[in-house]
Amino acid sequence: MGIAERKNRQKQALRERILDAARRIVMREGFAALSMRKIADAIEYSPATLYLHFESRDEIARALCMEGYAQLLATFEPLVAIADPAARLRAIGHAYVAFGVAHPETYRLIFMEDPTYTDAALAEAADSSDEAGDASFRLMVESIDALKAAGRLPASAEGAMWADVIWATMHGIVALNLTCPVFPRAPVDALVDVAFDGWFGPAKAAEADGPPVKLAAEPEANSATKPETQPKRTRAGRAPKPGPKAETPPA
Amino acid sequence: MGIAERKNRQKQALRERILDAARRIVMREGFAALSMRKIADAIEYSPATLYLHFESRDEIARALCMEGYAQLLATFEPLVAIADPAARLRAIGHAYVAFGVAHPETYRLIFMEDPTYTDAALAEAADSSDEAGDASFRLMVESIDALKAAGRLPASAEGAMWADVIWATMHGIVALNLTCPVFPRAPVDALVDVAFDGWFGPAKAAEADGPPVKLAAEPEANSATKPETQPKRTRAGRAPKPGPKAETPPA
DNA sequence: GTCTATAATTTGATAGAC
DNA sequence: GTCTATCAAATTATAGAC
Repeated sequence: MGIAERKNRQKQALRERILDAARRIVMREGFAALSMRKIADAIEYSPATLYLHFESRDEIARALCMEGYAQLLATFEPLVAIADPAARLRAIGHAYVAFGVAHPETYRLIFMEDPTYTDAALAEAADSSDEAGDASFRLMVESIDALKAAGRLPASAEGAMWADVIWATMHGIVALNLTCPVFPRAPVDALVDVAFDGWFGPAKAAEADGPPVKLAAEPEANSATKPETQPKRTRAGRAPKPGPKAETPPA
Repeated sequence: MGIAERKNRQKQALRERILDAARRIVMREGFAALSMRKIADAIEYSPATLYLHFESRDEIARALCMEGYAQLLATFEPLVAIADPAARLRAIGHAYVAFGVAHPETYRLIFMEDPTYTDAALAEAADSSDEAGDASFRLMVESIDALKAAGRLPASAEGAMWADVIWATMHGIVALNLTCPVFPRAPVDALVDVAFDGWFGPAKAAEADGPPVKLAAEPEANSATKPETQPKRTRAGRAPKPGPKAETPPA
């Protein structure tokens, strides 16, 4: 059955090329500028061919969301090694915000565009591996429970509620960074630290879990700068020309 | 000059009708569904007439943003009466989230759609009155400074940074509520309280400013329910029919 | 599998008659 | 001031030839 397999590989390969092209368009011009024609042009196929691999533009968008979300989760993976739960949570927060700032249009597509897209991204993570997706949420809740056990967080609220609050805060920092020109007045990383400092004290050792651990400065995430100018969001009809670049090349 | 004035009034009146119709469309079908034709149909004028009052669809959108933002700020006004700064801040947070949950599409238009829209909304507030807009931000910063003076908030961070963090958290709660199907796992008001409890202790009296003051339960904001189904966001071409209603009628 | 051609819409905005 | 008529795109998606 070598022939069938080769055909399958080729089909997969084209699928990847389609997604690659789509990803590039979204990153450079924003999701609103993503059209089947543009993708087709980019990969030098006819628009009709795309429909052999994807049912619709929406399905392509959902695939991009799943990819992007997986990429975000991958960012958290090294952070499980951080022993102190407070430092771990803080590092997750920094990584989350760094991702959003580094990939504004991708982030927007996943979390700010359409509920069904967000759903698709989250569902994939919960489905496929049981590991990546759920594990990262569990990582948060476990960190939170550890903090409560250590008396560094009020035990009154559920762990899941704390997870939601922390998520909302990180999302708010990223989202306002993307849509509000006057935000933030300070580097985003500083805001993250203010939030966490307020919740469970300034970054320093825990005293319940083990020996004091210095807060690991987040690995690669030091993007304190605002993203490049963002593409103007448009609809149909008389459309302005594609905006300037944004978002660093594929990771 | 009575005639000129009457004409002016008529012109203003039509302008208002246009905005009213636009607002209703946005609330019911989302901003993506707002088109000049639909507005024209709704007020029973021709599309061309709209351009006598507004330069473009964008200008209408910006006008809606300014209106909506003013409405949001108006929500804060009664809260200046709350003496305890912690309770005041908390009430502002609840009011903000309540507004976002009650007017999802309006909120989305102002804060989640296009940076230039957000800009327009914020600029209006800063321009026109020097009171409404800036005052509400000052109200936050002053509350924060009072808290720091009372030792209930770490003095390490700038007041403006705290304002940004609180804003981001409230925005994150509203925004995730609009885009993430699995959020929140608890009522939004509970999340707001968890955040504030974590920052400056559970809702109760302050001990530096004056006699103990009970936290005033937020006035009208008890909207813990999720907004109605949201309209599917679309573009041009083969469009699905308008979605179900959302957002309660004009306030 | 792939392409050509095109259907079926929808859009924002304007010219020019009245 | 207002309308009719229309321009000039741009879209998703499909039918059918090859």
